[in-house]
Amino acid sequence: MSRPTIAAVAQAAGVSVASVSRVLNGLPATEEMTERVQRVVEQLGYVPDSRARSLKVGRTFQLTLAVADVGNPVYVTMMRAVEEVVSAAGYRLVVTATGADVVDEVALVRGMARGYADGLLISPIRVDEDLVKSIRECEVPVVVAGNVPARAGVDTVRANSPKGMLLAVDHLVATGRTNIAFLNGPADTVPGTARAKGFADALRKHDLEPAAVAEATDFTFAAGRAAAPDLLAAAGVASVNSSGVRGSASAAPFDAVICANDLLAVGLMHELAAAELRVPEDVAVVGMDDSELAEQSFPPLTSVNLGSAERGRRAAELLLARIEDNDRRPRRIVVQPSLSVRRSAP
Amino acid sequence: MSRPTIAAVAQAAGVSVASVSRVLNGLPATEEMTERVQRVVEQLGYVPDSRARSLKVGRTFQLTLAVADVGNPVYVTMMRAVEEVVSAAGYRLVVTATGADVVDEVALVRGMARGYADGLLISPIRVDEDLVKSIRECEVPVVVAGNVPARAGVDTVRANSPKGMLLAVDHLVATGRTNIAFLNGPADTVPGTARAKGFADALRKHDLEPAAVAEATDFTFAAGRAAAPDLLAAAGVASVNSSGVRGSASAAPFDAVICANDLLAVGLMHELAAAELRVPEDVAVVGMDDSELAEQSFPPLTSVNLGSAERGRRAAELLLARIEDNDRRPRRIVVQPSLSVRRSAP
DNA sequence: GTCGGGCTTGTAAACGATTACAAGAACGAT
DNA sequence: ATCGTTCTTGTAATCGTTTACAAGCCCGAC
Repeated sequence: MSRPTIAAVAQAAGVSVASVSRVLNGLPATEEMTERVQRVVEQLGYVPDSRARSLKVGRTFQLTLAVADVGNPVYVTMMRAVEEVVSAAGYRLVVTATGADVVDEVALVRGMARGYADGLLISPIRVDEDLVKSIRECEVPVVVAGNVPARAGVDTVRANSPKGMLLAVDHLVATGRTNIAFLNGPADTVPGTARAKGFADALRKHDLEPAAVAEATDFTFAAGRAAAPDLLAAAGVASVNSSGVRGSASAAPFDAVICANDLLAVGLMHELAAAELRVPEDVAVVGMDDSELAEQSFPPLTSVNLGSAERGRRAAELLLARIEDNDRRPRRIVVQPSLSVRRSAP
Repeated sequence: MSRPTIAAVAQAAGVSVASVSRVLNGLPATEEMTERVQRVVEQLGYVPDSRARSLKVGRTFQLTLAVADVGNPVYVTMMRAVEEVVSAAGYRLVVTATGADVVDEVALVRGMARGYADGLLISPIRVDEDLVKSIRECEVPVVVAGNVPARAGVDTVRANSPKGMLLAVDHLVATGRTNIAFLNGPADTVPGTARAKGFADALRKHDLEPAAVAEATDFTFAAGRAAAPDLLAAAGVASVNSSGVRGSASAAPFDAVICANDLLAVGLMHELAAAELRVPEDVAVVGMDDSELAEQSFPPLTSVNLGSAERGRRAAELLLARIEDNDRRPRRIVVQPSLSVRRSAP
């Protein structure tokens, strides 16, 4: 026997389907009607079909969260925050991994027109004209956690990574590190460019030259390890190119490294250890994102907290608000960073 | 203007809605019809509404994956594997965190009757009669990644953690460690009991006594740190209680620890470092799950690979198969473990 | 020429809910 | 007693698809 429908309940209770629906949705009904319907519902184990309900009311009560990589702990943090807000509002969360590829993202945004979700929260790491266009034209509300041009016409919640970068450099300089290297992720990504610029600006503010810059192929642990030799090589060149009077007692070609995210930082630390460089004695390491991994790594990683949890929370709130009222003009929220100092750069 | 419906397409193309539907679903149609419909579809940007489609065909093409904690890297591994299988089959994945609470799990399983997903893949860490009952009665196919009684009548894919435990103990003994402690997660969970028993059996097989056993309050990093003092204290007692002739040169109360998962192991290693115990020189540490964290931790963690990726993959395949044909009798698959040897226990 | 069979296409009935509208009941005011 | 108002309940339309069934057409075989 199949699941009972609302008609079955109505028949068993000797009332109309409309009455059953009303009782179930808490619309006014007499005491007796309510009681009667509820007994039958209980008895038959009736559960309304959300497919049918979706079709009629035009809402699925599902929201989609699209991130590049579910293995990146920063997205775990964000996902937790989003899930909390979203489920409190009675929505389910569909989590999708887009990979780093912008065409997948575009396909996803276009696909939202199918109506399986009431809104989309996306955190794109590469942005092109196609993506902006598809976001602007998307049938359902979209909120971007990240940086996207204003002409996309959507709510955005982004981090202030230049400011975060400055916090990191300030801290390193204040603790006597002036020979600072930078391990970036792919420079053709949105966070990659933002962080590169932030690093350059922050160093300029302190009248410093970069000790070395390298670019990992991805924002992952493996890419961080793989890029470490590049960084060391780049430093070799840089130290020759600049001045010869670096008086560091250690053999390290730089005394600090800032990494574009925590995974890269942890990957790099492994390679530093392999090269017999001690963290933080020889090289201080600073990550970005302040994810759970920063706390778990050894030594615990000093990391720039770019407010992922808050970004997730606020993005989710914006999305819910926009679903209620799509006529509000787009808001662009910037979340301020802070620095979590741990042992890798005390 | 709102989204075009199939009726709008039919009208614009001068054909019937049935024809449009047929073309879209690849049913036989003449060359001309196909071409004509597709042009109009293109032109109007028509996208079929999956809500309506779901209602009619009784499928949502969504699958739910329920895990206890999205922050646990073992679930990330599993999720990746599941996602791969599922999306290749044209399904979307809804990821839900149940927390460690069994009542949430029961509510989730019951809620599946609403029909927002075509199947459920659940990895419960606590199991009670209610959960078994709700699984057995669930309207949609369920596959359990983990251990659940056969009377639940569902496909299961589980790890062989006793065997895994034995691999760990064998390795430790083979490398000269005989004073082995065990850091478990909560003993009232399914993996907790299985691992406790596995540990006891494995030691018995080698005629060894446990050097210490402690139980963390949760399968998390923080709980691992918090439980470390208990473990050290327990070892103190244990070493007095057994024999005084342990000839270890180090001050460590045990020369190896097996942890019920990687997060606990990493948490413990932090505390061991704080207690000035070196890993692996003074204490070898073995984790379980062989998640990404094992590779990322420092020193890299020797870990029992319980086949999370394979479990995820096979569970997803079983679920898809059962959706196609719900009359197959339940299968119970056991995935065999292996040991990934890294520096924490070389 | 007619008939039957195979294709293609259209009409209309589902799917299972919500909800606009109408009808009936109850009740107080005149 | 009658009328109007308010409240409750039922009937039926609707959401946007898919699909069973029927009808129309073309073509070859008798």
